[in-house]
Amino acid sequence: MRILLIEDEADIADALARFLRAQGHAVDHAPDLDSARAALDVAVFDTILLDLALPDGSGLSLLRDLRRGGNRVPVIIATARDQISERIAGLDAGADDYVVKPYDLAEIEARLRAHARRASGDPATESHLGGLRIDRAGARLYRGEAEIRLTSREWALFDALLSARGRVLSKQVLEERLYAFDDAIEGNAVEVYVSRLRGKLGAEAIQTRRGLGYLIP
Amino acid sequence: MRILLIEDEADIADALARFLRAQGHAVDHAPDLDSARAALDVAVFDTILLDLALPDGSGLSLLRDLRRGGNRVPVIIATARDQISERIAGLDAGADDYVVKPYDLAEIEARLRAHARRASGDPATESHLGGLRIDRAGARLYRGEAEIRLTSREWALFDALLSARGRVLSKQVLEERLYAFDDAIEGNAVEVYVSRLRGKLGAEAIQTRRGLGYLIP
DNA sequence: AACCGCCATGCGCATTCTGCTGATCGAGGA
DNA sequence: TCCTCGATCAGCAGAATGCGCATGGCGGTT
Repeated sequence: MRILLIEDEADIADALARFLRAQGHAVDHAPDLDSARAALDVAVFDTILLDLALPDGSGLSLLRDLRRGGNRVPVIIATARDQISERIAGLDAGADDYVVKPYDLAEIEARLRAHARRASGDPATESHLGGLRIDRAGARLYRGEAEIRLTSREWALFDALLSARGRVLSKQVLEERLYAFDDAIEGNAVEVYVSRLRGKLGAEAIQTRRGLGYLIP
Repeated sequence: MRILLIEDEADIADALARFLRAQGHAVDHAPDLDSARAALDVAVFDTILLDLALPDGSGLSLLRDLRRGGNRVPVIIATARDQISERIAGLDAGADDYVVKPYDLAEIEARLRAHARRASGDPATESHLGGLRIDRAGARLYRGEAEIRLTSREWALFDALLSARGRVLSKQVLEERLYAFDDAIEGNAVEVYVSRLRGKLGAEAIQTRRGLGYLIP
């Protein structure tokens, strides 16, 4: 997943970004509203993690602008434990969920997955693909009883393709999904991971559309 | 994408239209409200670029009319850098986004992309053509249950014709659309691909206008 | 009616390009 | 330290493309 993390405190942002990247997500970090808007202009995110107290204003205004513009990306706001009124205002403004600070990393991860799943229109925790059983919430994958282990990049790619199941995703889109701005990528990384995934899942799991992209049928 | 550009200053409109066409979009230009309404009556656009200061009134009234009529096409308004109040009025009237003049071409392209992608995240992206079902976002095409596979050139041609549906595109325009400037092309490549497409889609899918070009009716 | 230009379509071939995969190297975590 | 993962390269195979050539149809013009 590609995540926009809007959080002004550098220490917290760093820790959170590192954690999320370790889970295989692509994280862009914006320390204030301005850079957040800039990032939103040029890229599409799967989820936004929004701290409300920012140096140049409240994250609420950003959220309202997003929703007014018809943007339905899942937004999770972060509030202090005692700011119940802010929390309600956030939900009113169109947030999907909230977490209380200090962040509980595992909780954030769980909520991210839940929202991504909802956004992709697949409420079920388990789905199937050929002989595979997919537990997207738990990020696990089985063939029969045996678990197939994916590395985080492999999972990220698989997840991206799954959330657009039946549609062709171009290499460029996949790249943008897997990598944030800063860690620019070159070469045929996507191809390589497709190849590795096929090695683990079976060649038929991912189809190639020459010149167009890849899809999971 | 098919874009309606509403802008009265001829120089600016020309430059913008040229730029957008070079990006592979179909651009219709309207210099005033009257012709804009006329264009909107006869065609469906994917995006509208709207300058607010027009000779025969403010673009805001057009925008309001559109929204009142239930039209949800993405509208990007252009405002001068200091007209913050206008900007807000525009967003209130139902605009999706704004850009400040003078235009920054790269920024416009980025916003167009963002809106296009957002729209393509919408599952209701299917359209129909005769007995064909077209998933433009997913780059797939069906006749009934069976998928019709197009190669990337075929798809590019089809997509170009679709985005100007109902209008005739000359061979030259199509050539420019299919091929980057660098690899100039000669011969009857467009004719050949039209022929191949007809083979896959059915002969009636693409009409010939002798001496003028092709269109999808 | 005859002509001429434009277009359609088929076949075949050479070339280009895309995608696949095994291998290697370095970095960072366990 | 060792080991896993990620990034990148290079070579190969096969698909897609471009294009020549040829035939035949259609339309408008003279």
